[in-house]
Amino acid sequence: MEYKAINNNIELIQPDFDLDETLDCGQAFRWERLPSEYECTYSGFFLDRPLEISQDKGKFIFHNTSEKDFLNIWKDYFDLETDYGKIKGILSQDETLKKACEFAGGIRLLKQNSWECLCSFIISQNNNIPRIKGIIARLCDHYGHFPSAAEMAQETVDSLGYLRSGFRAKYLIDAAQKTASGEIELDKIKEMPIEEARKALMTVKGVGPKVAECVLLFGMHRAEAFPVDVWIKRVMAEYYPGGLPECAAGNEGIAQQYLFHYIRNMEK
DNA sequence: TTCCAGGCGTATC
DNA sequence: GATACGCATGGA
Repeated sequence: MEYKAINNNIELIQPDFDLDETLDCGQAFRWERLPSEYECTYSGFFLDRPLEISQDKGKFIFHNTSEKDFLNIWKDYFDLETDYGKIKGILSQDETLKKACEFAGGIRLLKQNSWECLCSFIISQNNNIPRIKGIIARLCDHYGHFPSAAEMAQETVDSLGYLRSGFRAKYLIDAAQKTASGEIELDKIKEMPIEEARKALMTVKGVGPKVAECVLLFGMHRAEAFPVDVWIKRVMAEYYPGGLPECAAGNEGIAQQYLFHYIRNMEK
């Protein structure tokens, strides 16, 4: 990881990283693409810390960011110390995965907050990405930040009406109540053996296999989690009827991200 | 108008 | 344990 502090910014040179692919691929929903003098600029949040970040000719600019925040927060959030080039090299032993890596090789797994991720993927079910973003934006506007489990546990289906989240509101409230009461402990689930962690997450109403897997992958950084949605079902049926190849072992979730992006854009 | 969107709960067999 | 169906909302 090669970076410099210049004026109030951090400038980073980082291979295997692309902002469009990483921030607009359906793993996080609070990043917004801005008009920019650079190749691209996004503004968004991790927890409630704002960031504006730009990409230009292989260089990344973290605007108005101290070296301390960069090292303590953003380095981890963007998973900057994981060697994705090495992972792609291993995955590329498989022909289809090789193509997917070449197509969307700038995706990195964001290390998101588990509670926010749980809410986000409850909202995602039977929904589309623009509407998921809208619901989360209304939620954050309402509170002025992403609400804690304790805050959301006070809500009712009626009080959440402004979200227009439909049948998902009751699931958010159940997740909040179980988290706030300690009935589920996200920090402990994060460390559990994966089968046990899946079961614990699925005790929340509205959390099935797909949402649980997304929370494990995007909110708990479990790279072996493998969310299967309609798109990945298509990939599996077409290329991997017998399951993922051996080279994906331990990195199933990263492979999933490359494959998801690849198949979606191939069929457009 | 009808269909669909990074699914899940419930009923039924 | 497998399969069918309804579900809130809004854009195409």
